[in-house]
Amino acid sequence: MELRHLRYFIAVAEEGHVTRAALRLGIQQPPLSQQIKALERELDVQLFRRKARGIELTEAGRVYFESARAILGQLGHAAETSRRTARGEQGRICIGITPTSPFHPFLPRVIRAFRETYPQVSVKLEEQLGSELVEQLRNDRIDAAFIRTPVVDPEGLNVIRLLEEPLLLALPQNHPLAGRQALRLRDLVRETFIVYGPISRGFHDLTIMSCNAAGFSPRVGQEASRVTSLLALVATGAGITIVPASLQQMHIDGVLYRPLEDRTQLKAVLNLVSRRGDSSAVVRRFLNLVRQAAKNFVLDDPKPAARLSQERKSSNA
Amino acid sequence: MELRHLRYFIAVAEEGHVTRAALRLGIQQPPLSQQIKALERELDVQLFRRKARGIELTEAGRVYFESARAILGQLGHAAETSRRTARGEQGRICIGITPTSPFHPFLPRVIRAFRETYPQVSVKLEEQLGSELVEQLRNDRIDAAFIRTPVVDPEGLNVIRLLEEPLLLALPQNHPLAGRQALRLRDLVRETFIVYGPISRGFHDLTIMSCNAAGFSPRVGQEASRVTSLLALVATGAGITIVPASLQQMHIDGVLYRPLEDRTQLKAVLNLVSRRGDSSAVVRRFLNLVRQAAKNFVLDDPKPAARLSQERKSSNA
DNA sequence: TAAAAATACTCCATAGGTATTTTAT
DNA sequence: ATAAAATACCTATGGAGTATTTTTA
Repeated sequence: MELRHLRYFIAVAEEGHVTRAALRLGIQQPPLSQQIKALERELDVQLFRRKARGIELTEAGRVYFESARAILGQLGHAAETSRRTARGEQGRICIGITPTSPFHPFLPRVIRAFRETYPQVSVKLEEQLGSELVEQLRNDRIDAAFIRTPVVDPEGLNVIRLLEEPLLLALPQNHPLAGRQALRLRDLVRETFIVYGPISRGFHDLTIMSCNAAGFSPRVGQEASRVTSLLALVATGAGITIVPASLQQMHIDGVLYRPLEDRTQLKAVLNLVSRRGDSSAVVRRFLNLVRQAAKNFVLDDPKPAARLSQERKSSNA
Repeated sequence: MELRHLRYFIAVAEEGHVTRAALRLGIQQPPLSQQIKALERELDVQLFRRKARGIELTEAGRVYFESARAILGQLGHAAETSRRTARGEQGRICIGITPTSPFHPFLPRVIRAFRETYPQVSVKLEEQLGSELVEQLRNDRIDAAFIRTPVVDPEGLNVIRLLEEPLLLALPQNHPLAGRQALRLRDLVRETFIVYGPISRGFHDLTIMSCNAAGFSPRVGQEASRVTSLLALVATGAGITIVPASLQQMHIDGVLYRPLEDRTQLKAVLNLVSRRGDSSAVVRRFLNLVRQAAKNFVLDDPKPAARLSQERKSSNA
């Protein structure tokens, strides 16, 4: 059986007249009669009752007619859906984020802009450590990831450096250095540091890297597995730590933030990682949008991502 | 586009390999490649990504694949449903009944048996006066009807005499004739009769027909439009009436039933009326089942209709 | 009898086959 | 270098056209 049979069948059923249906289909009556008959033979069902003036559906024919119309409709719908998917206007995307990423204003903004630009794309977020995200990218479990740390083995991956931000020193309110507005790393040689962990597979904590860059090895007091507990430890006076500037968003009682004024100061970077040669149109659209948004991003601007979407109201997500 | 394209597409998508798919389809690889390409061209969507070893679905292709499989499945299902409809195992039937029909034990039994034999057929009942039912049969609003009165104009209709039952006299408890166990119509010449109405278009009430047959015209007191009000009027002493024996089922306080012992006694008949040449297989099955059930029907048998169904438990519906 | 569907046949468009080339790893 | 898909070209099945017969109200 072929779709031709369905199309012909529908035409004949609707016209109730083989000759008229043939006219409508742009063919002659005899081949149309033949095709209808072939369909009846194949289905082993009498679809029409032949009358002197025209032809009419049997009960079984009526039943088949309803289905046939629905099926042709679905076929058209399937094609349209497929085309939309190819254009990246429909589909799914799973985005990996590291635990500290959401504190940077850029991330919520850009994801919101994407949602608004492609409302038919369902966006899923997956929060994991950077090294985990790289693993998941390779296993096709996620499609893109915002990662702060440099990717250890970028083979087959595409890393785009989106943004960088200064580092801040986080120290307890009652710390001896709390009175000074500007600090340098050298001032911290004798301090106890709290580091963000677990430090795994080539991942170097921001604090350790910064101190190494300043020429000394920090004395590590404790490790914290979550950003909140990291800062909570700082608040209790257990030590100090270095965090990306966007972490200031977390107002934790008893924690002060101070800029680091070293000339060779390290920056915290935000990378966008994706599979090299990912064929998904949705992912391509996402990467383009994020790249553009990063280019236009200004911290002071309250809603830079809004430029890319049709958004009008201003409320903070 | 043709179904061939869908079938080929599904095979290639499932195999992930044009050559293997061609083998499975029993054709050669080049024509298969061509058909796939033709499909992509027609849909204007890239369905596959060509790899060194085989071929794999793009995202848009995956979307289309899901739909294509579903559509082929539905096509098979539609054929099956249509065949079942043709065999009368699936569909709808609307059965007309007169207000007094349900009191005859045969009717609920046979409808129940039909429901159990053809559970996929949905049965609808339409209660109307006999003349209305004939009208509705002609307008295709119902498919069959149980009618007691003879059909006035049976043109184009099929009337089957299913059953007949004796007539009973219904009279008030305190009636002078209440003491006698057996009565003849002649005894009732002076009585006031209540008739079931409205008497319309050639319909003659059972009571009037019976009296006419006995050689006299009954004195008609009141008319009742419902069986219940007919018997209620009898109970109040407004008169007497003649009813089919099955009406005994209605136990109404103050109403007594007495057999009529006239030799030339009329019978109340139950007819099954349908459209002559109705093509519906469901209707054909229904008519056959009812005919058979009527042939086997015995009043004393508690469940004669059960013979026709696979029923086991015995409970009265 | 007349209108419409079915049958008989003929033809050609295109699905499918064969041989070969191109592509991607 | 090799496996597999794409291209080129040819063949032949079957869908569509023309002429005619059969059916049904």
